[in-house]
Amino acid sequence: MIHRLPKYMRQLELLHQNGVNRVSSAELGKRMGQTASQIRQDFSCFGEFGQQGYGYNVTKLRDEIANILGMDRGHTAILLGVGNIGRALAENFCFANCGIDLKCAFDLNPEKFGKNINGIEVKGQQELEEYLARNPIDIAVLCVPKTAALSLTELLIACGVEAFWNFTGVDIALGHGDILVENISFSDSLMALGYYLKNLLTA
Amino acid sequence: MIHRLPKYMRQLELLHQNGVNRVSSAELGKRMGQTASQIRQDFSCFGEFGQQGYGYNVTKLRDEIANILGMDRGHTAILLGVGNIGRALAENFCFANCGIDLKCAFDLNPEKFGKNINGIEVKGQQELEEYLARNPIDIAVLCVPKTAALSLTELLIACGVEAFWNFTGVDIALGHGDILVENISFSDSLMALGYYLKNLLTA
DNA sequence: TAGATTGTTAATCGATTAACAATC
DNA sequence: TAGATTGTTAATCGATTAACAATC
Repeated sequence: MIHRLPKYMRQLELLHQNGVNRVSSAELGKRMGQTASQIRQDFSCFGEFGQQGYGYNVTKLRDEIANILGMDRGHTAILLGVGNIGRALAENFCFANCGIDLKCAFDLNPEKFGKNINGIEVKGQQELEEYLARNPIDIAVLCVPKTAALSLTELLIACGVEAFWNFTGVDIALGHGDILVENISFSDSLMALGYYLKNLLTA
Repeated sequence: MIHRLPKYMRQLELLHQNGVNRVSSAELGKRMGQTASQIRQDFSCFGEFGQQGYGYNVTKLRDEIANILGMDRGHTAILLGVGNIGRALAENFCFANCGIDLKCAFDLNPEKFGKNINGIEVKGQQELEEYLARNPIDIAVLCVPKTAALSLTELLIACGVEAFWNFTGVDIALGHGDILVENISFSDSLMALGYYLKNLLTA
């Protein structure tokens, strides 16, 4: 269910930008392709944000969800591995929009040390432990090659990192019951699309 | 459930590389953090791939799953939008490993026309309709800005594209009931991690 | 044959949907 | 007040897990 919260956020922000002040669960459901029931059920897990006969105030609801998502917490992150995808994230992705403060990046390649990507400094990986000892970090963004994924994860756990945004395609959560992991696996997603093409359209 | 199939593939490939020939649902479940029951249930949807008292032959099962995922179909794809993420995909991501044949890319910026990224030619977007009329394409990889997402999707649908690998963060599926969409939304995923940090660790 | 392990049926669990009293 | 719409309880649906006969 949690994965629907960001979608609600996005839709509410859109409504707000279009000058809409209030929305009912029925309207929101229609826009998002869900039942009104599910929307009310989802929100009621966290509180009573609506009003009978009126619906929900768009900005109020958006702010409540932002709060639920911890966007005001100032969670901090570091980026591990400034390869193609790591660089694309640092250059292009707005961590601040998700309420995350990306502090710096680490890489093994000395040619990249000291470089500045969109305001993010690239440090040498040998500085990692010392850095984490001084600067507590909430989230590690893993963009290293598969071969480095597991050992780096263990090092980061040992340094106190508890949450991982994992682009490596390796199942780092296994055997580490107490960490939080969100996986972005391009190949899993694309393979699923291949499945749909073969099995849903030929039907 | 379909989203577990690529993970099975990956795990079986790993076992194969380690020289393992057979695996039971219990072993596989232990490795992947699932019940043996679920694994047997999943596979039995598609056929009888195991043998009582023995388990599953690793390579046979892997090949069966590859087949289910349509990896031998030679599905074709084009990439729309050669910005940061589009370039990272073209340069770095192995479409062939997912059984997808990436044919070429399209962009609006004339400076990019004719460029070759990892063997992928960048064409001008004005050539898109003509290209699709001559070359039927299964999958559109959408890496364009949010503002272009919806209109481009409609153009592509009109040109006969039925499957979308969607990196835009826009819900393109709404109102187009008959297309297949796999979304990769960085911000949705990162926001979910923010939620976990706030709500699961403080508990 | 005895042991192991499947495929499948039945039981359980959780998530979605429907219904409706409460109330703005 | 009448109409609209919430929050919540109950019903339904689907997915996961447990159990076990079949059989390699």
